[in-house]
Parts: sequence; C-alpha cells; structure tokens
Amino acid sequence: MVEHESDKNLTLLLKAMSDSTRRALLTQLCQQGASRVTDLANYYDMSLNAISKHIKVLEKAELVTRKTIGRTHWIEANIQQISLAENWFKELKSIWELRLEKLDEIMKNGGPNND
Amino acid sequence: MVEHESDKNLTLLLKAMSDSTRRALLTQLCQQGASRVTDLANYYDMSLNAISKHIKVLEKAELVTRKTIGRTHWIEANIQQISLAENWFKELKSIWELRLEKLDEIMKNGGPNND
DNA sequence: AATATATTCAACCATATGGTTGAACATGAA
DNA sequence: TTCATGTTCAACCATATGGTTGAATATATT
Repeated sequence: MVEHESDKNLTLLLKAMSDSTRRALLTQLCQQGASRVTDLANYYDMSLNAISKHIKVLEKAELVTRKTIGRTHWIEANIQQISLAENWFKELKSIWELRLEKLDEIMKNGGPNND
Repeated sequence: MVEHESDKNLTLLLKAMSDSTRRALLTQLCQQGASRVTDLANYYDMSLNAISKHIKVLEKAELVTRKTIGRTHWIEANIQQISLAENWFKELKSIWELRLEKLDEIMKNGGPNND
C-alpha cells in the first residue's frame, strides 16, 4: 500500500473541515479573498489566538495558504484541496456501484457461474 | 439562521469520515454490502468493541444504517448521506466563483461604479 | 528611541476521542 | 437448562482538541 500518505492527508483535510468555526473561516476567505488574521478574527466571539490556531490547522491541511508581508500575514483559501475529499467520495461511490452492478448481473443470469 | 441544525449534521458527518478506520469500514461496507459487526471487526487489528464504537459514530452521522435481526446487527452503508458534504463543497465553490466573477467585472469595466 | 500593531509561541485547562478490558444483555443451539 | 455467540454498556486511560491568558517576536509609526 502506497496509500498511507494520501490517507493521512485525507484525515488532515476532513478533520480540518469538521469544525464549524473553520468552515466559517473558509467561507469568509472565499467571499473576501486574501485576508489578514486580525480581520478574520473580528468576526468571531473568540480570541485572536484561537483563530490563529484554527488557521494553522487549515494551513496544515493545505486548505489555505499564507503570504507574509512585513508583520501581516495574508491568508487565502485554496479550494483546489477539496478535490482530495471529492475524489475519495467518488471512489467510494464507484465501489458501491460496482457491487450493485454485480448483483444486477446475478439477478439477470441466475448466478455468477452460468458459463 | 436556520443553519444551526444542518451545520451540526455536517460536523457530525465530516468528523465521522475523518477517521481512517471508519473510512475503511465504509469502503468495506460498500464492497460487501450489509455486514455483521463481528465480520467487519475481523479485518482490523483492534477489539470488537472499538469497531462497535466506530460503527455507532457512523450511525449517528447517518453514514450507515442498522437492521437488528435476532442477536445479529446488519450494518449497511448509506452513501446518500455524503451529499451533505458535497453540497457544502459546492456552495463554497460557488461563493469562490462569485468573487472571481465580480473581480473580472471590475477589471473589464474599470470599477464597480461606472454607471 | 519609544510605542503601537500584527502575529505567534507556550503553558494551561476542560472536554472529546479512540482505544482497552470486563460485565451485562439478548438470542440461538445442544 | 446450559452453553456459545453477537453485541452493547460502563469504567477506565492516554492523547488530541479547542479554548484561554500572558509573553515573546517582528515590524511599523511617531
């Protein structure tokens, strides 16, 4: 299995998205484009530090990127990364469909060994 | 905001999917169709109880359903539920696109107030 | 140089999570 | 009735998570 690394990334991604505040941050970033940490934090009833930590989680999951200019950090959404999850969904669905097709085959032909 | 409830469901769903073992269980269920808890557990280097707990998490997220017949519980994948996440992705992307379109407009017309 | 702003780091805390083991419960088989 | 099977419940444990506060760091501004 070369699977391990991408599985870890998927875990990181889904965990990052599984928090309501972080999803709100992503939404905000998509709406507003690149934003400073302080500006983002103003929207939440939570300390700046908490938001800073949330952003770090999103960054590790590669859901956002950071460009530091002077003392201010510009955070930007990286929605491409979502495809990691989408691809997994797709794979899961195709596995599901495959089983249904095989069942269908059996129903039609009266069994898998009718040659 | 009537949002709250569906946001909680999304959190439940993404958290459920964010664990590697639970994703493996879902894959297994898609491949094999309805399965007993014990049968599922045999594939993992983990106690039956641990798997039982994972299944409960998937069940709360409505990613699987359970049909109890006698003493055995038949667990089945419910891949429909994935659409909850897919719809959120879609929404996020459309918010992203909307901003890009507006930017584009500004580039073309030299500003948002050129009437 | 002194002060203000933007941000992270570190330590701490409460609660959640993912695992374990040992009963308990429900049902099937001898 | 007795024993075996399928599953959950309960208590426990270590680590992760999401929040806090108080410094520390880096860079602007006066």
